[in-house]
Amino acid sequence: MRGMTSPMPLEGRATPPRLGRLPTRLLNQGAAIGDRLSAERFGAVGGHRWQVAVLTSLDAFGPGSQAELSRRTGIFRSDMVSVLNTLEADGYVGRAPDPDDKRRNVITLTEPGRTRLAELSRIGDGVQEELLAPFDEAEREQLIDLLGRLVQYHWSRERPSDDGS
Amino acid sequence: MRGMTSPMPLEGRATPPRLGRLPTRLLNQGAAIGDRLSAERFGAVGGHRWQVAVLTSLDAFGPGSQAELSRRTGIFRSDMVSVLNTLEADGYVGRAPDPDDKRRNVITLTEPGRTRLAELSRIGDGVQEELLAPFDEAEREQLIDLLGRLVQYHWSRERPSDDGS
DNA sequence: CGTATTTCAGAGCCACTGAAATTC
DNA sequence: CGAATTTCAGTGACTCTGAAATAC
Repeated sequence: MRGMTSPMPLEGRATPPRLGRLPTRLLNQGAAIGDRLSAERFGAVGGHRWQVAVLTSLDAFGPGSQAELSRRTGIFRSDMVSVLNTLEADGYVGRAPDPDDKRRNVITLTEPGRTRLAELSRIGDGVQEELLAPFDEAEREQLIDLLGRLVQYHWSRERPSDDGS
Repeated sequence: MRGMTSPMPLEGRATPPRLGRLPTRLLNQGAAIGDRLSAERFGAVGGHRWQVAVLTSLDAFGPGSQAELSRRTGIFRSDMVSVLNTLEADGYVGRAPDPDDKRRNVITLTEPGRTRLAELSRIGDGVQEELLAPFDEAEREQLIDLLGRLVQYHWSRERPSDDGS
């Protein structure tokens, strides 16, 4: 129920990046562009980019507790709750107490969820295509590789355990 | 007076990026890492990363109106106000009504401001060094180039005028 | 006991909107 | 008149904290 905004017209896009070569700025600006694209495209079908991550994870790795889904997708445990609230309300996931560990919920992908995943995946691909439109295939992989390594590196320094099993 | 937070320890860094290969996610995660680093390092001397952009712009391109500084740095016009409030209160910039156009303020770099710029620049370099630590020189340039082109491309599509003079 | 899970309420930052007052 | 500048108040997204309730 959160994070599904409407188109969001741009008003005063600011800098002709003469000075904007600082990576931190570029990262923020790039993230904002991706956020805007995702919000528009996913919002158009009442979805959200986080839902793709959750559904994809369920599809790829099978059912899991909410904490495990958090670990798999990078969505914060607290935020996962509301993502799952929406997905459950729409019937895209099942959410049942784990009989083996009553602290947990077991989240499962439903059949409608599988269909929804296909739809959202398509949209996700479109977003990626739009976002990376200025790049050729090699450059896309380069960017993803560099960003992945950046995140990886800093995460492993902060929490020297979860280093991408 | 805004945006100077304290260290900000990380708590539950989430995903071992098995699934986190989506560029929008990576962009957000990378931005968050940069934001955290900047806040820590600049905050330690009571500064903010936006101040470097403004002071650098003044140093490189000379005095300008607030709107022009916005265009040069990419900081939003509304946000520029509070950045300049702080810089002016600390004596790092001058802010006087433009005699030639009474709508404008002319922002100038003061001598203390020049000294401050040197200090903040050093810190900015350190942040960049920490952020890009996992990369060699070629990769750093690659990442900055790719991000720059990404931003450039999308901005020019939204506002087909300000294309980085 | 300490640790893990689910959940909520909320903070902080960033990018951005909308509008008022002023001047061109 | 329309357009630009400064300013403020506020929105929404994202990441993340803190703590309570529960169960291991």
